[in-house]
Amino acid sequence: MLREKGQRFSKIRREMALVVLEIRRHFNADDVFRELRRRNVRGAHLATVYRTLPLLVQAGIIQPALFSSGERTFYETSFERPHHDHLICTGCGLVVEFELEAIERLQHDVARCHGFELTRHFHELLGECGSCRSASP
Amino acid sequence: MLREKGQRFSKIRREMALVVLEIRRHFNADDVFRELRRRNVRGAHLATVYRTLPLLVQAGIIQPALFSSGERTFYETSFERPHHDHLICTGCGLVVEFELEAIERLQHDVARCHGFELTRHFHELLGECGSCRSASP
DNA sequence: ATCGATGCAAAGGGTTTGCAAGGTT
DNA sequence: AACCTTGCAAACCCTTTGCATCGAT
Repeated sequence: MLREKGQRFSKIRREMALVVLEIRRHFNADDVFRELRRRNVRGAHLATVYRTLPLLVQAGIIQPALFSSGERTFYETSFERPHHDHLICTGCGLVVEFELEAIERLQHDVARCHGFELTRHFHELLGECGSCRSASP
Repeated sequence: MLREKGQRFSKIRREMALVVLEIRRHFNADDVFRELRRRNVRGAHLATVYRTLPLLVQAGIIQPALFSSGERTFYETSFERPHHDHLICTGCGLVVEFELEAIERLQHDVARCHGFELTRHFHELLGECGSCRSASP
């Protein structure tokens, strides 16, 4: 695999990379840990998962996500995926990804306005999805 | 004070409300706790602060903020303040508040597009401010 | 007098760390 | 062989909770 950003390449890291690349949803450390066990990666340890996740971020394979969802640190795959933000249903937890060029442009405008050079942004819209709205008046 | 949303009104709560209304910056539970001690509010306890913060949110006096900043739960005063989002310098931690009607409108458009009814949003722009940029090439 | 709020201490849960043992280069 | 990773367990930190007491209505 393509992840020599200065780190060594162990079996566990390989397995973790495979796992996160295959996960479609957003995940946290424990999700990865449980998936590793399910695959019988012998003795994969939760501490190792915690130690490796930041490396995968650095390598550009995953990125943090879903900040508004409270405590847990969530990630999503970033490798070969276009940029997007999230629309989250507060009723059922449904996550929809969206991307709007116009918003991106305005964000840069705002930053420039204040003398900032924009590097990242977190943008999450919370609301109620159609199904939840029709379910509860 | 104007905070009878169904809760009782104790001395500690009164003091806490005063503190958070006077704080200008973003703050966490411990900031409030230390400020209470500084003011010699006798024996104000950290557990009480943790218990009271959600009540102040419910009462519309404060609101959670700065989600991308990692672990700690931060708040800011919301009482009689217009809506705004944050532009944060990753170099020095400077926080600038901004508000752009156009972005707000686009957010609602996006939500509606996907059948969502928008209730809240988190929008944080991260970058480097002017001083930090000139300090480090 | 009743019911909720507080102090205290202890538990809780996710995350991090020190160290010895095992892998990678 | 040198150095990095891992497993393990213990430490950490912020936050929450149980319980007896104190305070508000």
